[in-house]
Amino acid sequence: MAIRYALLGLLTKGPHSGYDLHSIFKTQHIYFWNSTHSQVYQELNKMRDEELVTYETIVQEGSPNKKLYTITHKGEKRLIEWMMEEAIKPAKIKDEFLLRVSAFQAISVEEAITLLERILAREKAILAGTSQWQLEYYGEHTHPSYLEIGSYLTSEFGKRYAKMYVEWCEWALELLESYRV
Amino acid sequence: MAIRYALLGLLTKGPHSGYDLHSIFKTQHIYFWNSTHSQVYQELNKMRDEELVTYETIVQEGSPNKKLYTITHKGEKRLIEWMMEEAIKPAKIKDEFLLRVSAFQAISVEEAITLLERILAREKAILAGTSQWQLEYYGEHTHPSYLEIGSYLTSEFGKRYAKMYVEWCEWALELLESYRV
DNA sequence: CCGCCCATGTAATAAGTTACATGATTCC
DNA sequence: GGAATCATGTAACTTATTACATGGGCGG
Repeated sequence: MAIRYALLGLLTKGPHSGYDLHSIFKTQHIYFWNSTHSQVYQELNKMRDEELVTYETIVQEGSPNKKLYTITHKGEKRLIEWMMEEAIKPAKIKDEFLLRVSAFQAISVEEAITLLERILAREKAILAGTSQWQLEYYGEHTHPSYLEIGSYLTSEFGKRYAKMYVEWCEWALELLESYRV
Repeated sequence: MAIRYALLGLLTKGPHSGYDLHSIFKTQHIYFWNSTHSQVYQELNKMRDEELVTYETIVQEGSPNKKLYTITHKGEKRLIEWMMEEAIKPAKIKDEFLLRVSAFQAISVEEAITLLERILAREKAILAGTSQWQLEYYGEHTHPSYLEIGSYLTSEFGKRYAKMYVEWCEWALELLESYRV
């Protein structure tokens, strides 16, 4: 039920197609939500039925026609109601890698180190990508317009998350080394 | 399909009941997975059918009887196979609060600050809880036995995650203050 | 006496993923 | 010629959540 608020939130910044919206989840400058294209298209159709969004078909040459979705007044009202709700559910995280880490006692130190090194490389790449993206998008601006405040705050969160992950990996590798032989 | 590996991982540290296993998810010294009791009980039954776990009924007085589950050789083999798989899926995070943050442009600065302050308080409490738990559980030990390595590494991750969250909240509040008036 | 902890389960519903389906364009 | 991008959708399936169900013990 919350996927719709993710979509409505993105639509407050302007009209987007389903493809655009899914791309935002996929290309990850979003660290706090994820989805698949099929879910996005289905939710958009439901929201159109409930009049939370409207769309306009854009005829394109060279690429397929697309539907540009716009949030309605009703949709905006619904979003804000949800944002102001008392209860905020705790984050749900499913991190397969940390799940493997939590069972490291079942494998050898050497195997554990190999796994950690793989993830360290991955997280370093993610950190570099996010920092690069933030720089390109906001430049030296450390004070974006209020319209951008949401994505600015969360992109900084993403950067900090990636940095924390890298530092934790390095710390964990050092600790694991001490169990070797 | 991954919930089973979470359970198998926990069972490598010794026998547990379904209730125990769910409590570990619920009382949060786990920052990388979550589940509900109904899913835990159902998955344990499935794994018993596939002979990945066995159980023994413990008759108790004063409290209801319980089933103590133990991982089988087959279960351990299956877990290790999974741990060593090449592909590691990226983490899936669903954080309702960050979702609200990402739509801050739809509400006023004052309302945004109120929301952030609420979360800052919550995250501070979580950080305090985790640090306290880690201290009680591991004491001054910064080098636990290899059997504990999995939960030690991930509890440290949890602490760092909570710390990062608190620091980000404080940074975000400061930035938001500058948009006031 | 009310609510929480212990302890386990099933049924119904919702949410999310993967596979199936199509098709032009562009880059290597 | 093959893969990736743009663009949308449906069908089948798996996973996850919520509600329903039971019941004794214990503390305030």
